[in-house]
Amino acid sequence: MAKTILVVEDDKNISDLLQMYLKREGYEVFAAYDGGEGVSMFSQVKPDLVLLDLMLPVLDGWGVCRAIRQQGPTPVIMLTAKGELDDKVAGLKEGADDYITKPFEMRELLARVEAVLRRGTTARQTSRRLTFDKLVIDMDSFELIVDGKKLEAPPKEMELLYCLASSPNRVFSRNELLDEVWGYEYFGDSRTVDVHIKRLRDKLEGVSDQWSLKTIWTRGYKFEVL
Amino acid sequence: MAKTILVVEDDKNISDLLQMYLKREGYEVFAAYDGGEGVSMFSQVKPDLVLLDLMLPVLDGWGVCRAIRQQGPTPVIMLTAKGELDDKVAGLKEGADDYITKPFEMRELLARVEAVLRRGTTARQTSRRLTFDKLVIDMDSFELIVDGKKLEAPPKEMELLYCLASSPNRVFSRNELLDEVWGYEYFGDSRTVDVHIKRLRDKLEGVSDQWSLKTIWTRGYKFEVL
DNA sequence: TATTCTTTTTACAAATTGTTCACGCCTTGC
DNA sequence: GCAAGGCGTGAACAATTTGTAAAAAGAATA
Repeated sequence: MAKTILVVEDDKNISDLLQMYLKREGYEVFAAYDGGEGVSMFSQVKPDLVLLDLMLPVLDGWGVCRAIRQQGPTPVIMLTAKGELDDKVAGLKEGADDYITKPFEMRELLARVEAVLRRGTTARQTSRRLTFDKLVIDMDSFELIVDGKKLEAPPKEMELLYCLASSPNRVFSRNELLDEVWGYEYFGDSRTVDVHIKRLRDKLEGVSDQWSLKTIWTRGYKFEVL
Repeated sequence: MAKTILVVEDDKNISDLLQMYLKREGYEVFAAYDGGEGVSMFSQVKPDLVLLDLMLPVLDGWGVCRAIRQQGPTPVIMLTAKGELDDKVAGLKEGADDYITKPFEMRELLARVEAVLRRGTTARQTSRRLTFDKLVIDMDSFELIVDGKKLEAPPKEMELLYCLASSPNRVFSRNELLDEVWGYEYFGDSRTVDVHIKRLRDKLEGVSDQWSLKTIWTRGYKFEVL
């Protein structure tokens, strides 16, 4: 699964350049062009990493960083201009995981991105989060973000969806799903799965054409990704 | 690079528990189950920090501490049982950087571990303060500032809120909260958590729409930040 | 020791979810 | 095209979980 990165940078040239290089590395990239947009996009996208310019309109980098920190342990790399060198310490205190001064070399930046992301998956807890087009399944905060909107879903639905989406395109039989989600000692009607699938479909209907919950006749269900 | 910690503790239950929590925080953990093993493992592993029980077979905590001190400036945190309170001063003189009395709360221990590691050698002082919209949780002065007004809250409520707010949006099960706030040796009814949550909600009701204490059905609670 | 504050337990009401059932439509094989 | 079984769907029920108040127990304080 591709890692997602949010770039918060008001200079369109720099932003475009970053986006291009990051995409070339295989990351999925989102961009915001001021602090406020950065914060709101963060909570919608839940990226794995944030690249954050310090000088921003509306809300500066510190404010954004603080807001992000308040929403979880997502790593942040600060982009600071030369003159702002003194702010380094402050930036790190606000919770940034690393910083890099502009003008930076792409190679250098990409190395740090990779380093922080690697640290993020090892040292910190394994984040139980899956991201698809217009869909975030986050089992840590136990929420579903559909097309940017937070959505509540009962435990069984969450776990069922998480299970299916953990192995995209793989078909799960009803009994497999009962084992994985309900537990191996469950002995109820396997049609129960159908009902939960139906409720998930209602919630996820027409959100994206990139993925869907498909029925495989006499076999089970799968989370299909194109 | 993950920091390494050596746990010298003869009670396997406590040792296992410590190992689990420390690993979850991203540390690399080694364990020794008596004083002699502790010393030899220390020189083999050269950990960044040692958690050292005072009462140990073969060679007691003081002896181990002395031996460690002779090999370098590695910080040591002593684990002392209640009855050994008087030994605290002696322990610190032997070169321990901090001590904590059993039964301790995981949260407290982890805070001290982090503090000692950050300082490199000396103990103390991590600012235990969290700030959100119209809410300050200050565990140093032990006060809650809600919408600019100081508010009194009993210890358990403070710690519960602090625990939840330390990892915003993360869902904590009742048992997790009992472990972290009440301590690992607490065996009361987990519904106790509910009552404290209720009292916190009464205090924090309608203060801000930026955050709230949310219930996740069959899962637990979380401090949600938008 | 008495008093006050905090914490835990208990009991009941309220809310939410999981499951089953029923009915009708759909797919498949003959 | 028909029969048989699989699937979608809506509604109802039951079981479990949680909110809440109040009493009991325990700690801290004067």
